[in-house]
Amino acid sequence: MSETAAEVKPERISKKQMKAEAMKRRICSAVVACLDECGYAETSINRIQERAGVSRGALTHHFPTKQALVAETCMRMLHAAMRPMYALKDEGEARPLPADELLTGSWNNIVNTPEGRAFVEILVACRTDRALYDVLCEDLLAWDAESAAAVSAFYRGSGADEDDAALLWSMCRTFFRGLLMHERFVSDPAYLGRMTDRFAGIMKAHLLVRDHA
Amino acid sequence: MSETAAEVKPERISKKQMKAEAMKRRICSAVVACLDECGYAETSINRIQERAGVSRGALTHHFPTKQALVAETCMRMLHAAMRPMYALKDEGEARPLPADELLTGSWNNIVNTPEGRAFVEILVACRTDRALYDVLCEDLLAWDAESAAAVSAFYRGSGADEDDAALLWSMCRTFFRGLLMHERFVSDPAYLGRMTDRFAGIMKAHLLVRDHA
DNA sequence: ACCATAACAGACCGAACATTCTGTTTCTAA
DNA sequence: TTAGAAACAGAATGTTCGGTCTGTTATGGT
Repeated sequence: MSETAAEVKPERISKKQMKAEAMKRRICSAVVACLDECGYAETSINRIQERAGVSRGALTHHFPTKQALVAETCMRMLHAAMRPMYALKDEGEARPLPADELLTGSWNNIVNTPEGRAFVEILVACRTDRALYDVLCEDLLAWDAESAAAVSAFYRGSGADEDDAALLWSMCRTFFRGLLMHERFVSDPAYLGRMTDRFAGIMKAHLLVRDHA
Repeated sequence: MSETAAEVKPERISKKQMKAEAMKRRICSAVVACLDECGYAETSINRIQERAGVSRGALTHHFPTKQALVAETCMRMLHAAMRPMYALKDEGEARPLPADELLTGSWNNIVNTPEGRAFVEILVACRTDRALYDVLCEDLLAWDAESAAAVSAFYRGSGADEDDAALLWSMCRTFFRGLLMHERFVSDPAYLGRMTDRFAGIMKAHLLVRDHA
């Protein structure tokens, strides 16, 4: 009886939980900043602790290992990145953007951000860190599928396959990830804009807004 | 007089230089393998030394710092990756491949290889390692320009700009780099092939073989 | 009011890190 | 033939790493 009552009550957010959540957010923000600015190799626990301005005890209390810390940071980023899609879905029958606008918007507001760059650092680390990969793989695949489904709901591909839109969308995100690591090696910063514009222009002809008959 | 004579003589490859070069190649090969299999963060000098089967003294003698080791490894990879282009140029009037074949070939034979993956690890590290970036930036930009020029000689872009082919080629390599870090997160390995084929098919319509009138 | 526990603080630890160093062997130019 | 330098070999060094451990404070159920 008391159990079910406790489960039903949603206002059960104690001051303890608030503080813990605030601390976790603070730490994960520092992880994102460190990954973005220092890269995965130089993102040590000491650096994170210094950046977040918290004690070692606080860090290890909430995240027993470095891997758990990176994993939770990644999950929070994924969740934050999905929020615009949920909002889009909830808005109901708002007509989707043309693909080129979708792409330039994604690049500017999601990928080419501290979170986007931190996410790429984690992805690259996953390639060779089996343990981190095992922790994140399932959720990353689910996130991928969710993202693909959201796009498929509003767009269709120019190809024959039913899931061509999902394939094209996956290609777009792949391109953007590659673009992040190219960023430092363009002589002119405007060149990045030329690449995104050219890419978006090409993709516009293949990723088409679905007619809602 | 003796100086100029020494410069002219090309057969001046002493046994010492041979051994040194062999040792350097051996070490750099181990670096490539470590970067590919363990990632930049886990590529320590100890691991390289163990992998190459050489002593610590040999390593530090030829490469005083880790940075010098990674930099030289990178330069050797760049040089090796350019060799097919030189060969292409030397072959004279052989007609170039259609763009889609060029792309799938590049992916299978250059990018999706241990060297290609190691190169991406270095690129990602350069994003946040200023010292490594400073060492490699100039050569990487030159390599980029050389690569673009080689493609521009045989292909033209569908866009208005004169250097559209170079832009498209840069986009292709960007896509492939992004694809490398996506590799582990596709449920079906054949999906990677679908992505490269779809991408090559789209790009074929924009990266056109130049008519040699 | 009280005490079990979560939330924090910071010292501590062995391992691994990159680098420096002192020797020993091998080659080569004079 | 022989100094001298290059090519190794491997021990030593001080730092930083991730993780553990022992305390102290704040919170909340009873």
